[in-house]
Parts: sequence; C-alpha cells; structure tokens
Amino acid sequence: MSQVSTAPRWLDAEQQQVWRTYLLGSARLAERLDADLRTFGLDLGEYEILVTLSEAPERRARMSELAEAVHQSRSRLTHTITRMENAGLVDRASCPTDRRGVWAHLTDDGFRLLESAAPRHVEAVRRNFVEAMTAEDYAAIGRAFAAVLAVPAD
Amino acid sequence: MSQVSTAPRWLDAEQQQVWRTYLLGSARLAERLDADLRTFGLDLGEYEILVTLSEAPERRARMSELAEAVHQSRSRLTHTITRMENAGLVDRASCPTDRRGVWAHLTDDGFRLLESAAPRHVEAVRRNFVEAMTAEDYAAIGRAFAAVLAVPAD
DNA sequence: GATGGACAGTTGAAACGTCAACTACCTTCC
DNA sequence: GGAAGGTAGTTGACGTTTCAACTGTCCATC
Repeated sequence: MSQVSTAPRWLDAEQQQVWRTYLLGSARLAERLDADLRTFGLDLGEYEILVTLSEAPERRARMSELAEAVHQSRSRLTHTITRMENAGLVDRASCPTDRRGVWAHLTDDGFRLLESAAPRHVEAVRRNFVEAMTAEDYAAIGRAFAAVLAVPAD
Repeated sequence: MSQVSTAPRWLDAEQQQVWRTYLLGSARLAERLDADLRTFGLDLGEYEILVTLSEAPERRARMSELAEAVHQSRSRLTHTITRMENAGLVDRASCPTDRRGVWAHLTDDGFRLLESAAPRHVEAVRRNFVEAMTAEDYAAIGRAFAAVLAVPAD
C-alpha cells in the first residue's frame, strides 16, 4: 500500500522568518513607491507601462507584448490603457500587419509625464531598495528572482 | 545661487536589470501562490490572516494589530474580515478593555480550512521560492528585506 | 469634569482588477 | 477553399480595494 500524501514539509523557523520578512518588506516597498508616484497621478503599474513604451521602437508596443512586459493580464491592460488614453498619456492604433493587433503608443504628454516622474521615482527605488542593502545582497536578489522566473509552470 | 535639484542618479544597466527581474519575479510568485490558494477559495491576503490568527493567543487579535501583521489597510481589513465572517471563517467580538477595539477571532471552521490549505501552500512556497534558489541567496533575501523594512519613513 | 486631540474601526462610493464570454482575425491542414 | 482551432483584444458584470468622511472611545491637560 503506497502512501498517497506524505507529511507536509513545513518551513523551519529560519526559513519561515525569511519568508515573512519578504512578504512584509515587498509590501512595504510597493506601498512606498506607489505613494511616491501618486504625486503624479500614477501607480507603479502605469509607470511601468510608460517606461516600457518609452523604450520601445517608435514608442509603441502591441498590447500583448506590453501585457507580458509589465506582467498584467490582457484584460487589465485593456482597462488601464483605456484610462490612460482618456488621460491623454497613450493612444491606440491598429496594427497594419495583423489586423487583430493593437499598438499602444506613448503620446508626447505621456512622455513628458514620465520624464517628470522618473527622477523622483528612481530616487525612491534607490532609497527604499537598491541602497537599503549591500551590493552583494542586491546581486543575490537578481539571481534569486531570475531563478523564481525559471521555475516551470507545473 | 544654490542648485535646488541635482541631476537624477539613474540606475546603471545592471542595477536596472535586477530591479526589473525583481518586479517580474515577485509578481509571478504572487500569481502562482494565489492560483494555488484559489483551490480553497482563499487568496494570499486571507491566508495570511488565517495564519496570523491561528498563532495568536486565543486565536484572536485586534483589528489594527492584524492589519499591521498582514500589511493591509484598516479599511481593507474591515471589508475582508466582514467577508470572512460571512463565510464563517472568523467572528468578531468587542474588546472588553478598550471599547473602541474589536477582536477578530478564528473559528473552528476557519482553523480547519487553514489546516487543509497549509500543506499545499507551503509546498508551493517551497517550490516557487525557497527551493528555487540557493540557500545563500535565500538568506540574502532575508537580510535585504529586513533592511528595506528598516528604511525610515521619510 | 470639560475640551481638544489622538486612536480604533466602519462606511459608502468610486476606482480598479478579475473572470468568462465574446468578436475578429489568422493559421493549418485536409 | 473551408472547417477547426488558435491568437489578439475587448467587453461588461461582478468582486475587491481605496479613499475620504464619519462615529465612538480614550487620554491629556486645564
């Protein structure tokens, strides 16, 4: 008779401590960065959209590429881009080579808003993240989350 | 004439890469854990509430302590606890020593749900986080996010 | 023992995210 | 060439979160 479910492998005290520190710390970090961006009427998700578009050729990207790049669901991105379009930060154009496709395109106003928000935002990222820790630990985070991304789906 | 705003100190390529990997990786991690807990009708926030209460003396905690422990706003916690109360997972009692206060208390059903969800959840945390990386990098994350939490408010 | 200020928690409306269903288009393959 | 199945994006309804305003209680000070 084979054992179907084995005893749970709980985290030991130290592992648990790290996990909780991470949960708390990452939440706090997001909170700080959001608070900072709110000055510009943005949240972190919208800011990432602006950055991604600003770096893309012609400052535009397909909706699904963009969704991937900023790790948002397609549906969420549709809603977000609609709001940003109403705010004049982006506009939409249909893609000539694939008529299902839509390009989200950064407007001049969108670019200017990014330019004005970026210095403060980067400063906040530095203060609350990059420079809060040692360079070694920062590098470790790079490796660690790359490894997280590499975990197979199932 | 003093210079009021100095030139922004941008992140270098490597720093930027780590920052983006973190953004992507932490989003993916949350997504995986949420997907896992959805089987039990929970999300990560609710799960953390159950855990916190289960470990508290008498399995109850003041709303504001709880909010702090699970890094949620008070308002959000009020709504969440209301929903969980309707689902029979917690109940509320008014605190005898401070009549402003409210205790959130884990019910037996809530405890049982936690017991049933915990093994799978811990397995998912292991797979997608703890064991995805080296023990050294895991320890580094502990130090790093403790440092993030130690950054002064302003 | 009143008054002002802080603290605990809630409320309701608006903003946002999620989910499943949907349209439109592209691709493959017979 | 047309059916089947996949991909791109949107929609609207629903649930959740946020935000500002609010009630009630505690505490310090006069």
